[in-house]
Amino acid sequence: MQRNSNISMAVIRRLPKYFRYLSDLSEKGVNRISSKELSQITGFTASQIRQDLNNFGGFGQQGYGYNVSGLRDAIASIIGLDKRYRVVIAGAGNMGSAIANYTGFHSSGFEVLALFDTQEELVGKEVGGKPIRDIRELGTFIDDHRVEIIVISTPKHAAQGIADIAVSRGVKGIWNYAPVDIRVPEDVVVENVHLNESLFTLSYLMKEKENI
Amino acid sequence: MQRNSNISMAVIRRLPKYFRYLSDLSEKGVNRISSKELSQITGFTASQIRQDLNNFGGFGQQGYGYNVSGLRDAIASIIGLDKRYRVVIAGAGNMGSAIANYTGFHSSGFEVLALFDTQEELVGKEVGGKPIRDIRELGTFIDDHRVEIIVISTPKHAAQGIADIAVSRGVKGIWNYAPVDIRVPEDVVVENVHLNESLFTLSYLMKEKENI
DNA sequence: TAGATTGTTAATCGATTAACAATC
DNA sequence: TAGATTGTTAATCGATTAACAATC
Repeated sequence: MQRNSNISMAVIRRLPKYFRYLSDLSEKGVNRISSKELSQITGFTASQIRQDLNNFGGFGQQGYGYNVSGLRDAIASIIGLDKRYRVVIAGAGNMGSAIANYTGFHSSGFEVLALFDTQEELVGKEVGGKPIRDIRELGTFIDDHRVEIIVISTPKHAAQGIADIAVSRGVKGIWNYAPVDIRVPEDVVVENVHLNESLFTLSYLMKEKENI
Repeated sequence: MQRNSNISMAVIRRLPKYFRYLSDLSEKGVNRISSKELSQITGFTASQIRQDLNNFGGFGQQGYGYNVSGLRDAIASIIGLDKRYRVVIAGAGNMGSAIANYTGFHSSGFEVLALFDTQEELVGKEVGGKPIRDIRELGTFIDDHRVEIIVISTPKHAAQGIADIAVSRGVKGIWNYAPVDIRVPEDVVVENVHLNESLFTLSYLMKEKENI
């Protein structure tokens, strides 16, 4: 992945975690937290937490700590959760359907407009209240609705072709569930969800534990 | 996560990638590859590839490179893909069903025996040919079938309780889709799939690209 | 004010990359 | 043998942790 900023991927991948922990704390009614307390909750060191946050600004106050909801909102804004994104899903199989049905994404600002599939018998049906359309309509649909993100949950052989169409129509983000590396121009971001790799890592770690 | 070996997580998470690239190459009929060529395919440096592999043994041959299928099989064995695992899925919602329906896991040695849910109207049905059972039967089922891995695709409030039951019956691996940190004894491995965090990372990276 | 805790610089640690002798 | 490429040691780079002055 090409990066253009000085924020490291390690820090970036902790941001959603901070957001989650702070959201949980806020829901519990906690108003204030120190980096030391947050360290106990998250397992990150207090030092790392302060370093991470100070990449984006001075959100704390000496002698006091951080305001929980204030920090949560600041991180939400850094992540871009105050925006709305228009999303389509390519591949209306099991995984595509599960994503379409998941309401949590909608409440975070990700609006699924439609799914697309090659299978004739799926076209015209609905998943999670969203229509399944013919994959051949993908390009014009992206144009018409100014779609920003495409989820690729197709078989792997179809993934690059779908990505090429989407990118040519202006999609800027790809959430890729297919077990392939998708090649895109450098102004497009690909985030991979490789479930096989995750499961294999579990297998390795279990094997390692056994052998001790 | 607690680690007991000297292999770093960075290396471990690359193993499934090596396996995937080598499998693809083998399917294409490629017999032999050098670390330099593999570097071009994977994007890792040749030096890193050699370092990574030499954590586990000397699989190459000077002047020649690596035998593709031999290396693939060696890595499969390191990951533990030559084993079979008995798996159950807790939570037969969209994500649980998608996992149950995914045949790729079965062919890698992960055998889903059953799903479990609290919802009365789901119990007795099937998903991907696997029965959905009452969550109250989870403990005895794990005992009876010597289940090794549990997939947790329940709402987050239920995750820790399910994990506790599973661990008390001897489950050694948890593949966790719930957006919480699950606490387990140190002989149990938890591998998290936090889709929200992945999507939020995509959002951040898109926002970052925009602002350049 | 005194105590607490941040923001930030400096030190350490670990991972990646480079270099090269070994060897097929 | 000569050429190629590994395995492995050494150098570099980057991320994490420690320390502490600033300040609320």
